[in-house]
Amino acid sequence: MSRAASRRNPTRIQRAKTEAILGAALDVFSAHGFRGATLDQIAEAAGLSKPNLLYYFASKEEVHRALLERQLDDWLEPLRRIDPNGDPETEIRAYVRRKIGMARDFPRESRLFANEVLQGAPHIADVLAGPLRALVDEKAAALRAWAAEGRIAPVDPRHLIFSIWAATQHYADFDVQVRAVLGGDDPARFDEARAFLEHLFANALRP
Amino acid sequence: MSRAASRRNPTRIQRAKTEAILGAALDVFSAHGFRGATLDQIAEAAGLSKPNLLYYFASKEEVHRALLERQLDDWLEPLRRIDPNGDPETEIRAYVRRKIGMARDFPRESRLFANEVLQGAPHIADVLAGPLRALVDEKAAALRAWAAEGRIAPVDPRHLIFSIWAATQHYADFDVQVRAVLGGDDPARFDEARAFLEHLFANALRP
DNA sequence: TGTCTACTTGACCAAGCGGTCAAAACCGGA
DNA sequence: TCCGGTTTTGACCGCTTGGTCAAGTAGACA
Repeated sequence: MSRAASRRNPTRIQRAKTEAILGAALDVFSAHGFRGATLDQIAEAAGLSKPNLLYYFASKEEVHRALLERQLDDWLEPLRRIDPNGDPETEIRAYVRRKIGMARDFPRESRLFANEVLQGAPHIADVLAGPLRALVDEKAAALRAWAAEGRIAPVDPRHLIFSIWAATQHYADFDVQVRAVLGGDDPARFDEARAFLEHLFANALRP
Repeated sequence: MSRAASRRNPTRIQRAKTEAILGAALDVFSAHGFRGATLDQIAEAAGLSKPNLLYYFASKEEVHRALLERQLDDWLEPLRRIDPNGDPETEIRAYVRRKIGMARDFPRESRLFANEVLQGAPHIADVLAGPLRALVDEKAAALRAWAAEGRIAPVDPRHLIFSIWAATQHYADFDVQVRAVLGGDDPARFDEARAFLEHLFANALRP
């Protein structure tokens, strides 16, 4: 068996190397997109040679696929944590906080998915139409129930979710633009954004 | 003079060809990003040969630059049209409508800029820090004046503008995801989005 | 009609790219 | 110490890509 990645019991070396590769790949893919990234860049960032990288992953696509797969669950976790039994305003404020926190702490992950979706999501189309859609539908039902009980304003819950995604991820995906407009890169922008967005969504949703 | 693009009085042919090239470039660059686009794709879409394309534009970068430049004014027009002397809620609702309309009618332009900014805005960094920032500052001052007069809630106007950008452009830039989640591509999604976003921003800003 | 210029093209080039391969180096266990 | 498998690498390949160039074709205008 020559292809390390397909082993059942990876050795310590294999785990360390694949980890290094995926870490480097996150850097490179998020910064340049799939097409713009090169195996040489990833290999160098990971501290090994290109053939060596290809010993662990069969192809560039394979690295990309593995990376997206590994990040997906973490990426959707904030939405998953919305509690249908919680207080609507508290839950939505907390969701906004979690998302703006991810934009601050995991901008590379955000840009990785932004690049992928912008290019038409060629590698995760099935995820969008499957698990993602199911999760959104589930949470949308909860929001609709809140609306039916008169606990939030009667808005389209799916567009509400889109807005929260868009407004929060904006601070990661379009960071250069945000910094250019604000002038400088004072990290306080994330707190300002959090305050504004909490206000925006809480106020708009009060019944 | 061999380089057509640098002529002062472009002939009919020159105008038609450069127009065709920029139109094709908008298609290709918006779909694949700068790095992902190829001159052959653009040339074929424009209906001419690659060397012929390079007769009109000196390089791939030059095509991209000209394209961005030509689109920039139109792209910022909706923001420019916010009237400091108008009624706050009316103005903001109208701005949201204009922006969601652009996402519906000019998704390629939106994705062109999204790609550029996502890659770190290497070709328009000066525009962001210059004209864009100036325009935002100008409109932010108007919004701040409204807030001082108690006509809208006292929010950070720049983050308000970011939110409107993000929430509206989302429907162009992440269209695949939106369609996957909503299921199908019913154009009614733009009307739903417009209704939701008008509600969102109008309600949140009422003093 | 001829002539000058604008336009167009096929053939070509060098660099960069993803990927292959055979051989070498490494390493744990007997 | 030798042995078998794992890991690493330099050299290489074929393809794509941005860009060049010399030679040709087509228009404008006298």
